[in-house]
Amino acid sequence: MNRNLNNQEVACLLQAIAAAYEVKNSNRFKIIAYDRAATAVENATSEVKDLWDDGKLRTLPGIGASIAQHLDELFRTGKVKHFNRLIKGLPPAMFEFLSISGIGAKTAYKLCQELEIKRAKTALVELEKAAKKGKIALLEGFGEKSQTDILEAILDFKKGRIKKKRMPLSYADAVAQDIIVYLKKSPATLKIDPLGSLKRRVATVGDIDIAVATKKPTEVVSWFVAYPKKKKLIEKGPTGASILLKGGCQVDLRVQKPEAYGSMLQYFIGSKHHNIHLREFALKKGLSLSEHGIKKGKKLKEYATEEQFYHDLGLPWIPPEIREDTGEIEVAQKGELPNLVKTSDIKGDFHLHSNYPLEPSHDEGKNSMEEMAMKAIELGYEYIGFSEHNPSLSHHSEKQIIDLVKRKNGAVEQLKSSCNKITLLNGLEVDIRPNGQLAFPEKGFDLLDYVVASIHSSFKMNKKEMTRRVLAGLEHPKVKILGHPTGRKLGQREGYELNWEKVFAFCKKADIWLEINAWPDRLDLPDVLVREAVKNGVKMVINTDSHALSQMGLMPYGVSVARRGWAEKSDIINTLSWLKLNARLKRT
DNA sequence: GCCGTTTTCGGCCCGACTGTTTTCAGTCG
Repeated sequence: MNRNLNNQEVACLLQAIAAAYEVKNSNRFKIIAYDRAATAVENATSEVKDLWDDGKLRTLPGIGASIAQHLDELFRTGKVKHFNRLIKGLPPAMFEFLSISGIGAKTAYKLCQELEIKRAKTALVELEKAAKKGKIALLEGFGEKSQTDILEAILDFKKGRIKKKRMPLSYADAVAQDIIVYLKKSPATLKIDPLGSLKRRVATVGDIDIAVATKKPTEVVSWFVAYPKKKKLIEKGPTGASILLKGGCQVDLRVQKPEAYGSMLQYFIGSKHHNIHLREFALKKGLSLSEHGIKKGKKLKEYATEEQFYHDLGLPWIPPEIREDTGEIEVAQKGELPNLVKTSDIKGDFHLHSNYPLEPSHDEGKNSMEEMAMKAIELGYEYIGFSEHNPSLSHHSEKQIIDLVKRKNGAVEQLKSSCNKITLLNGLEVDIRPNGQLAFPEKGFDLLDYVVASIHSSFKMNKKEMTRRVLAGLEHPKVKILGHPTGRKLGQREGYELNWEKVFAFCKKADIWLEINAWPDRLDLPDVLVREAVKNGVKMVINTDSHALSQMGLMPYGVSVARRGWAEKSDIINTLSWLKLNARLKRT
């Protein structure tokens, strides 16, 4: 076994152990414990192997003394004797079946035994064959229906292997918005809200869930399933319906009477872990929670609003963005919830690409500086900075580069004289080259108000090298912002790894701001690192990285990332007025 | 096996759905 297991692999192993215990009818809480440990690992914000390196395994909630010891053995020796003993005698094929929707540990084991399927490698093929031959329906406890269900689930799984993508939040927003507008046209619709990860503003969304409050549920459901962009009806019932859209994404609708709308919102906004924790919390007060409301004994109380629901648990309303069970319930209990930053707090944007011809090696913007300045005024900003990519090094001499920037400066000055409603800054987005040098001549820096330093090449360096490269780039006193700090592109690439402890320490000391890039494919810094930055007292700046006017309106996506990272107004530099910000722009 | 501002022992989230059942076990979100 490989000792350098990633989180997904460790989670998978723990899941298998849970399944093994389940088949052996062990203490059910032990099964739950392994199951929870698996989820904890899967959702961990750092690699578990790294945590082990630092002796911090136990900091993951759900990993206790026993499992930590097993994982220690795993990372040291590549195997866990106790696990091996446990799995010995169980057919390897059963663990393959666990990936099939509708098959749990018990069913997986039974299928292996009855159908004599043992080898993991051919397990799914054999199961599919058995189903097609009608062998499953003959087994005790199975029937025709479960046989076709299994067959369908196998086909789904095979499809899912090729394509099971979550969509970017911005795409989900657009789809949801269209449906919301449509649903509002029904006179039976009283209230309407997005649910799930869409409402919590997670960077990517699986299915789109929407709630409607109504006194005429069947009317709303019928209206919904007649949505013109529907491709296929998946299911329809008295409490909701699911449809598949032509674009391929699934939309679930849930309807509820207005009196119980609040508890339903709370339940379906999630997250699952937030809700589980909240139910445990309630249980200690003798209350039982569900999507229907709060039960005390046998008496159920319904809730029209989420605020009332949380209030009756003795908690303030918790913003959906932080309902991830990462301490929000404890903090809410103490009355110390953060006052999260809002889009209306934002007073400027430091990362804009105009079409000024700086002859860069990366892409230019589509609109003029003037157009962008007008748009910024419309957005109510006090200041913006133009930060086009640096002129390409390979195609220009040092003098040519400086001349280009001087000319742009002139253009900015001219614009300033005709536009006094907003402060205009002369920035530049400069590549940090693989050796850590900035891709801009030293003599040119005096011409700039600030630099956004970013990585745009050689993404594959290891953590140590990349950290050295980034820190070297940040050394320069003109650098104020580290642009899209992890380099991730959602659904395309993971981004590089950095030693964040070092980066945070450096940024804090030098008052360098980490960018939260609002571009929907980036959303970089990611929310979990925003949280770390906040804890470390590192300031951030939310920028749109706009290459066109319309993109300047994407700021809310950056703000939601900041909110998911528990950032308050004071953590975000571009909430400052120009007066206060001006003083901080100069490095000391 | 995990965990603790009512607990280091004694608890451990809730309800719906489904299929194959005569009262429920397994799975899911």
